[in-house]
Amino acid sequence: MADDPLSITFAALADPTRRAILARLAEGAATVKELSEPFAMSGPAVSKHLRVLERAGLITRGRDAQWRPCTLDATPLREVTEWADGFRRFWDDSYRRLDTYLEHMKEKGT
Amino acid sequence: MADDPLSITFAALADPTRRAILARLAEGAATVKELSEPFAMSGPAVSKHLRVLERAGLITRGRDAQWRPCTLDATPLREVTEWADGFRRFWDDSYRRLDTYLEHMKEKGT
DNA sequence: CAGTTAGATAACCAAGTGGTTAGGTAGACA
DNA sequence: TGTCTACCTAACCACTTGGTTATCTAACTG
Repeated sequence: MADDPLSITFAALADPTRRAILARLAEGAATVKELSEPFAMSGPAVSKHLRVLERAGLITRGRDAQWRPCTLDATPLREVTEWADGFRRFWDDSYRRLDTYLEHMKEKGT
Repeated sequence: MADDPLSITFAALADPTRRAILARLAEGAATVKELSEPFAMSGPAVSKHLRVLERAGLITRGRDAQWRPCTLDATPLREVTEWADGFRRFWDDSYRRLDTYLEHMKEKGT
């Protein structure tokens, strides 16, 4: 996998388990055990997913006795939306209309 | 890799070469040759990237004699922004303020 | 016809992914 | 002390990914 930040973020999001974990963390911090519960997979498997999310900067892990609470850090998602927004004119009708309007103005200006 | 649409889209975007191809196609359709030029990699490698993008529904491929022009189809990107928008309150200050305001109102209501 | 160009396919390789089981560590508690 | 809980690491597996070279088809061009 490519190692630039945006690629790492996209790769981390390319898994429904990891997206579900982020959705859960949007409601507040949780322990690894709590995050594992909804999934029919072993602890180490969840642990690996958490490491991927941590490497992408999407979560941070603290320490509280034998628990390792995970917290959401959504700032990489801002980069994701900013990147995708560069293509908004290809699907958003209002942007598309603005686009043709600007094109029209440019033609008149020449 | 997971085979749900959103995962396929995210996985397709998790590569700088493929994102660069999409950026190029935002300026208009292009042949495989034209798309290959900026990259120091073989034709088959680009061909594979295009297949990934096609599978994700991000491009469509036509036919014109011996050329196979690629066209951008950004609609999967709308799903991406819509998903990420669910987390906007974690990074957007104005949303964060609205959030605390609503929380405040809810408390008063109880 | 032969030759060239655009592009896809096949076979291969090294590295990564997503899962497993087994075993280890750190803290709470009797 | 011993035991339980929470979590991690290590080793392994099947499969995928991103690249290569070699080979093939399809269409234009002389």
